[in-house]
Amino acid sequence: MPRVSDMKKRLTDAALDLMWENSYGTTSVDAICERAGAKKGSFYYFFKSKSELTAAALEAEWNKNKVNMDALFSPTIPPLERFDRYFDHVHDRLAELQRECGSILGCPLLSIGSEVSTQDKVVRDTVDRIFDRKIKYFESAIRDAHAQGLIDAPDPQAKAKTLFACYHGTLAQARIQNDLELLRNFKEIAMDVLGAKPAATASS
Amino acid sequence: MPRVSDMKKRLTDAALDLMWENSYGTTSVDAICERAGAKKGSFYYFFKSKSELTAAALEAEWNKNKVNMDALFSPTIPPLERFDRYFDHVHDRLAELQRECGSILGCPLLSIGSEVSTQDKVVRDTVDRIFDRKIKYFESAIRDAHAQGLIDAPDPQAKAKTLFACYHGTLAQARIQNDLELLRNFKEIAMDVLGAKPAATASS
DNA sequence: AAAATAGTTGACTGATTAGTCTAGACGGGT
DNA sequence: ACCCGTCTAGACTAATCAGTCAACTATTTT
Repeated sequence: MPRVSDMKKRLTDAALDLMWENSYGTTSVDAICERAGAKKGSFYYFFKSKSELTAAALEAEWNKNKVNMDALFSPTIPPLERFDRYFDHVHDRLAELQRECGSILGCPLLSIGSEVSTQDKVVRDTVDRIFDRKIKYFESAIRDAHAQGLIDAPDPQAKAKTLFACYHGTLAQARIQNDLELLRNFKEIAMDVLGAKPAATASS
Repeated sequence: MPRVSDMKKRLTDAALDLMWENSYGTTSVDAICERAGAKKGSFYYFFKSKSELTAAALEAEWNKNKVNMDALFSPTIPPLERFDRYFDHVHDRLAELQRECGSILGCPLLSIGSEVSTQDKVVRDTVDRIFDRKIKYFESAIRDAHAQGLIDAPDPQAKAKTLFACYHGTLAQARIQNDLELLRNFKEIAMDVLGAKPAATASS
């Protein structure tokens, strides 16, 4: 089996970058090809449509992130501290991207998902699936925190959904207002939403 | 001064409908004109660009909504009940739109704002301004609830921002998953986020 | 070295895009 | 009745869009 190429990865990387910074709609196949150093033919050799490329790009991004998520939400870390570290990590990444492109980009799953959900089933389902996986990290951290008496959360799944919505709402707002400050204190907001006793993170 | 026309309103109505159901990017000026029963010339007589039309459409939508908001958040209503009624109202409206178009549409400000924010300053600033106005309703209801001892919210502005983010996150998720169910119980989630004592709404 | 597989090239199509422009229609004030 | 400002008509441009295709190159297996 001859000839191996990294073009598929270059295309998904380019697509995610452009769509995250701008939007699905304004990111043309031509622009993706240009950034990836590919020609049209290569694009359609690997993907049968822009929509399928997008789904692949989101899955690829998830697979990169999963490694970090597994480390950040490791059961070896005290449960509420997992959130602290995660929110810090996202904050720092968005700050870094801001230096590169001048904007707070928020969560690509939410931006892209919200943009295409009524029109593109392939992308929508992909976003949906990844959200499901992400929320599981929240859920098990909340369950652990509850078991340790750090918070009162008899229904960890419901709490996880609430915190997840709150966080993504904040990320969306940060993107719209181009304001990182909204994310700087999210740790405290999260603890408030979770009903954590003050200093529960540090003391337990 | 001859000839008065309702075309401006018809154009903003058409634009908001199409962009809310689909997206900013996939809503063409041609499509807006067709739905409004206008020709290109009329469009560019009233608006100098698609971007300006969008800003005008969002402002017009806000002005329609403001009347409802003022009623729903009237100081004559017990503060936590204001939220109950508001969330019910939005739920019912989205359910009605779902019957018409088959999708849960979420909040147009968030969808459109998130889509264009990095590229279109005019629309972005408009969304930003309207968010600011909307959040004031939350803030004063929270302040009143705190004053009446229904919740503990020493910083009403911060609490309002948190609840606002949580609600918009949920609306975005409902759009992406096309699931109204997420919004059905939002009243309870809101009371949880606000830290209201159970049945505080009914009993006080 | 030949064959088979994997990937690349770029010109091409036809549809659609935002926006422009000129000519004219409408209707109220005089 | 006529004027003039408000509004409408619709053809037009030039760019861009997603997607197609047949010819081509590079690499590994046999």
